[in-house]
This record gives sequence, structure tokens and C-alpha cells, in this order.
Amino acid sequence: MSRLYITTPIYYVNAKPHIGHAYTTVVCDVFARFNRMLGADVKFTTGTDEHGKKVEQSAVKAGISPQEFADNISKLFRDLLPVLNISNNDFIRTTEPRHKKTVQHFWKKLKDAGYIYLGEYSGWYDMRNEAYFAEDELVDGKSPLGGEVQYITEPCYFFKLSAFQDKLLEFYENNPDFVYPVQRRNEMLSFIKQGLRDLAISRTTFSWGIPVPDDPKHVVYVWLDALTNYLTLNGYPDNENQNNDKYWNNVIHFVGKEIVKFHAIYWVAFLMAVGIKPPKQVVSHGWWLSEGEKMSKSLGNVQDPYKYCRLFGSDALRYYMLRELTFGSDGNFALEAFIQRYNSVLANAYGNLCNRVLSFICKRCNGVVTRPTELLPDDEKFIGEVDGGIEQVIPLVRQYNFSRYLEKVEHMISLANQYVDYQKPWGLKDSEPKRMQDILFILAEQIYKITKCLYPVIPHTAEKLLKQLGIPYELKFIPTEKIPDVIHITDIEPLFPRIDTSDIQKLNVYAEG
RNA sequence: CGCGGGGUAGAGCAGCUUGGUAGCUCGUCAGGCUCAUAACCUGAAGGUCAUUGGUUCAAAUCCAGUCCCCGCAACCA
Repeated sequence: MSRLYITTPIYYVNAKPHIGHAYTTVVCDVFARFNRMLGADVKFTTGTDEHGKKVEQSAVKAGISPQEFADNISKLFRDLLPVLNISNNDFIRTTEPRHKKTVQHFWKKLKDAGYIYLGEYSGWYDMRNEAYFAEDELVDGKSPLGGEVQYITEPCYFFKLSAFQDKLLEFYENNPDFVYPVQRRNEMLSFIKQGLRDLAISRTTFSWGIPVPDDPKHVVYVWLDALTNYLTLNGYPDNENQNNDKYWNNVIHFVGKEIVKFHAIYWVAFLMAVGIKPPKQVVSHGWWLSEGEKMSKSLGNVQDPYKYCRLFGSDALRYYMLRELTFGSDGNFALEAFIQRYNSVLANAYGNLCNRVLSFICKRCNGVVTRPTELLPDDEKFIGEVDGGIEQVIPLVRQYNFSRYLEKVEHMISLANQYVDYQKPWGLKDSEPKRMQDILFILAEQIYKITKCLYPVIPHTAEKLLKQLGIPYELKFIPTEKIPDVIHITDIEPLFPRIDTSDIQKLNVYAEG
């Protein structure tokens, strides 16, 4: 059985979760569920990143301890998981003892390997942005980030990143698919080729962090701290030999485009330094704009995932996010587009298809249909097209092409609606009742297959439909999967009730309140 | 010569890596059906794929130039 270890980044607790966090998590969940359905043993993890100066400052501002502050926000991230129906296997907080232990162990390993040295960092320091700049980088006496700067010297541990330039290039050469998509890979390559400078990996200007072993004046740089979570979650250091670990041999890190560098360069170098195999792939996605503009707190247009789940259900949000965005690119999150997709695809095409077929079976066949003894050419054509669709869907998901995957499924739904219209079972109830029930059975079976395809994206509704069909959910997924020879249908209800588009304003008000 | 993304039917997007009938959703118009969540099905109109030039038997797709739009303080997937 193939194993897979899928991770979200751990989310920084400086602010509450927004639609972007939800997106990354949902993408991972869909990928995890799909692979499980194909028979993989999937470990899927997420969590929160809680150390660092910004959290410390925010806590001070809020008048509480950093730990309390982190507790509060971390809870919002954790509580979002069931709301989004996420199937993660673990949730980590960087403030947990198990993680502290891993980070300190990892640090010692890096040091023993000779890749950490004590030096000092001096330069123009932008207090607000916690970053040093060279003289020639300053703009009008301020940092390029706009903050006031002062010249300081601070003792600091460094990681010899410069020693990994050639090794990284070689690694990229040997693993052409390491960074997805290819544009991001090219960015990484040019970054490496520009020349890598040693990385400052400790801080002394604040204390909210994991103390450096044997030198507790320093705390570990947040990114080193955060990245190490992937090891903590895989049992390191108790499970010291990660290179023989089946999960570790198939790690896929899903990340937003802004943090590719940390995963695809720094993290790889850290792991190389201690002799642990780098991840298999870093997969990066784009950003959501909000109603056409960049999402930001100051613009007040941050999209709240809780709101959409409350209004339309998590399945609808999951579907919209995966279908709307071409994976890897930026896209626009808009209520109107959300409702349009919901109504046209989930309500009209899919929901109505299920409803028209199942209620027909209830009304005309007393809820029971049995497998036909023979198929007509039309039936075989239809079934063949659905099976063919499923075969196309699998590679699309493996290639992270979620929007085209759903487009394919939408096409399969359309084929089913065509089949209903063309076969006109309602015209056969008196003349050819046998043929009528054959048609309905075939439809029920294809609906089942289509629903299986949709399951990773809309797990809640998919289970509901299977229940209506009276078929227990099984994880396995075979393109030519068959349902039982006799189907009993009971308790039908619409899967996705139509949204009244004239009520958008009201919906907004309701959602805010 | 700052960096990056983008310009494809009325709107929003896919296709561009691996050149070869321009595709999807919505909208519009005209039919059909009546099982169904006023849903479904069929057909039609609508694109010189920003622009110029080049390569080629053939370019939305490759190459070069030009124009235009968006992002690049912080928060942050």
C-alpha cells in the first residue's frame, strides 16, 4: 500500500483564519481523501505556528500573555477544521512540549554536523519588520519595507546556508518536479543561483520562542521552529531514522506561493545538513483576491470561511474554491460567483439530477430497481462515457488540476441529464415498465459513480446521497465499480437547495450578524 | 532598461509546457420536455485569441518588439 504524508503549512496565530487558510487546508483535504479512496495510506497534518515577536507584541497589546493569546487564536484554527469537514490525522501547536523537544534536538543535530556557528549580525535594523538591511538597500534613510532603521549589532547563530548552494542545484537538477508549478521552480532556481548567504537562525531581541539549547538568551528563529513541525508530526526524534520511514519518503508540502522559498530552499538545506531526505514535493498555490481586490485587514475585505459554511454549508464552499481557482494561479473570491456556481452546478445540475431520478424511482417503482439483464447500445454508450470520465479524473487530481477535475465531473453530470431526457422514462411507465426500471437502475448506478468522484470535494453531501441510495460508503474507488443488484431508495431530500439570488444583501447581513 | 502576473465571444475563465477543427460556466435568442430543486435537453447568435513582425505547410500556442491592465508597506494561504 502506498503511503503519503500531506501537510498544510502551520498557520501563524497573529490573526484569525481567513478564506486563504481555508483554501490551503481544503486542497490538502481533497487530495488526501482522493488518495485514500485510491487505496493510499495517507497521513495528513496541519496546525498552528505560535512563536515570534509579532505574537509577543500582539499579546502585549491585548493585555494577555503570549501563551493565552496563542491559545485563543489557535483554537479558531482548530475549530475551523470540523466546520470545513477536514480529515486531518493530527494537529500540532508549536508551543507543545513534543515540538519543543524536536526543535531542540534538530538544532543540536545541525550544530553537531557543523552547520551552526555563533556570529554577529550587524546592520540597519528595521524594528517594525524585524529585518536587517544593507546600507545600499535603504530608501530615504528608511528600510525598503518603510520602517525606521537603526544600526545595531546583535550576537546571533547562523546556519551555513551558503554551503548548500551546489547541493541544492544538484537536487533540483535530479528532481525536476520538486517544486510545483514550474514557474515557482524557476523562481527558486534563480534565487539559489543569485548566491545564498548564511541564515540568521536565532534572535535575542525577544523571548517568545523556543530557547536555543545551551544558550537560552537566544530563541530559535520562527521559520526554523515552524518548518520542523513536519518532523515532530512524524515522530522525530523518537523515530530518528526518517529516511526509512514510509511516510517521510512521500512528503508533499502544500504551501501558498509566498512561502515556497522557506520550504523549497531553507527547509531542504536544513534537512540535508542533518542527513534527512528532503520532501518529495513542494506544491504551491495562488492567492485569493476578495471581490476583485487584494484581501487585507485595512481594506476590511477579508473573507471569513465560517460565514460561507454557515450560509451554504462546507461542501458548497469546498466546491467553489476548488472549481473557481485554476490551481497555482490567483483568483477572485466573490459572493455572486459563489452563488452562481452553487445554483448552476450543485443545485440545478447535480442536485436536481439526483432528485429527479431518485424520486422517480420512489414514485414509479416503489423505491426498488434491479440490475437490468441486458443493455441497449445507448446504455452501453452512456456507461462507457461515465467510466471514461472517471479515468480522466484520476490523473487530473494527481496533477493538482482541481478545476479541470471538477469540470470533467460536471460534464459527466451533464451526460446523465442528457440520458434522462433522451430515454424519457416517464413515457414508458405503461408501455414498457421493464425498460423504464432498467433506465432508472442504470442512472442510479452512474449517479453513484459520479458521486464517488465528487466525494473528496463534497464528502458530507456524497454520504447523504449514498444513504438515499441505500448503499454504505466504502473507501475503495474503482472506475468500473458496481452497485448492488437491487437498490432500495428511501427518504429523498434535495441535496443542494437553490439559493435565491435576490437575497444577496440579506444573506450578507445575516452572515455578519 | 526594477520584479512578477495578465490581456481569448457581453461577463468570468480554460487552452499555451508537447504548434494542426477555439473550449467551459453564466448571460442572450429560438425550440423541446414535463420525471425533477421554475430545474433538464436541443439549436443559434456572438471571438481577425491586445498589437506588429518573424519561424513554419500550419501559431491563441514558439521567437522578437510595441501598447495596455494588475500586484509588489504591513497582515497573510
